[in-house]
Amino acid sequence: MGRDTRERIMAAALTLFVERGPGATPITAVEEAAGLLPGNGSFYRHFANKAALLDAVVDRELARARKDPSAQVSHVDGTLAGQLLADLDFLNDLRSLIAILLWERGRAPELADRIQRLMVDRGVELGVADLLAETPCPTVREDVTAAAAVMMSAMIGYFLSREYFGAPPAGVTPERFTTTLAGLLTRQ
Amino acid sequence: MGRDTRERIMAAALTLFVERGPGATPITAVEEAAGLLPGNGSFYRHFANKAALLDAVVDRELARARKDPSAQVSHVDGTLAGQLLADLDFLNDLRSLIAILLWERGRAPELADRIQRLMVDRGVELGVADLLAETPCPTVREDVTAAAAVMMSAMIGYFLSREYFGAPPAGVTPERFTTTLAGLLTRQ
DNA sequence: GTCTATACCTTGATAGAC
DNA sequence: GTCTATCAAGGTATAGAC
Repeated sequence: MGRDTRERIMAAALTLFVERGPGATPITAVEEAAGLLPGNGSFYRHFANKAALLDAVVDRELARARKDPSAQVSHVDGTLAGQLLADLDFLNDLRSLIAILLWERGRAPELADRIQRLMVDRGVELGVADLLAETPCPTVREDVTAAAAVMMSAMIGYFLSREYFGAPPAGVTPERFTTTLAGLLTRQ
Repeated sequence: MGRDTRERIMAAALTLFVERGPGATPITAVEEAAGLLPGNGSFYRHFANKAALLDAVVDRELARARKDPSAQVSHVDGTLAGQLLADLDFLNDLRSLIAILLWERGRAPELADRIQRLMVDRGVELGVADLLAETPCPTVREDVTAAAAVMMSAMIGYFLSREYFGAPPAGVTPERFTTTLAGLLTRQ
């Protein structure tokens, strides 16, 4: 195994950081998962320390999430429900970053800011536009920003419930969920 | 400091476990916060090890959350919006448990189950009842379970955004949020 | 019940041979 | 660029004096 060791280290680290968290991932485990003998510090020929590795992994994921348009365009059929399904895909695309953020919360306020901007703020912003593109119901018209916040919160809550509380609320599928949410926002 | 050392240890541990997570909390830090000299193992006269301490802390919090009715009754004025505000209080009452669950995710599937039942399932169940008590809108009547899941997800998403992504979505206050959510569910 | 002292292990990190 | 060897630091846990 030759030149791409740095890449193998980052790939191995991403998996381990998402699953156990950076704090619970010894460098030796990263070395082993990257095909190096553990405990011999070959890692340090590629990164200064664990913090530098974490930075590199997060930066790369942020760059990927920002430019990869795959999630945003799938499923979109012009309806709000279709848009919401696509948004769930986008959240899924941020899975790794969200997982790492939740491990590092309190320790990495700057990472929280970056994800907040990428996910929540951007989501509410786009949500407002999406809502105004439809014929919104009276409640939405009364306070479009609050309606977009409700929409975004519901999406995030649904995603996180599936991800961290073991199951989607009441076993409701993504299709049922997005259909009902879109109905509430547009059929009043 | 005499007989209540066990209590002081548990109180100190709860704070530290919530803030840094059990894995990042050395026993020495718990001893220090409980008023013992750190590193001398006085802790072990009271608990077998850190896992036993974590179990005791979680069990006590679960018991408290289940029986403490304080959160559930405040704010309730007969409207759905009022009920939702009270539900936000209940989520706030689960803050510590949620924080610990997020630190221990993957390691404590049984804890995830217990919180899932206490929070999500119970929330959807009560939510269905709340929705049927009102005159629900057509979208809600079409799929009450999905509507309750949307309601619950929105609440959880709003709470977690405030707690872990730094701010509520778009800076929307609890009052605006619950008013809009209730309006969407009942005014169609 | 708390303290002193200590043994052991895991992890982070470096020096230097190959 | 990887391996051998090695250390220092931090954390868990125990024995035994007080």
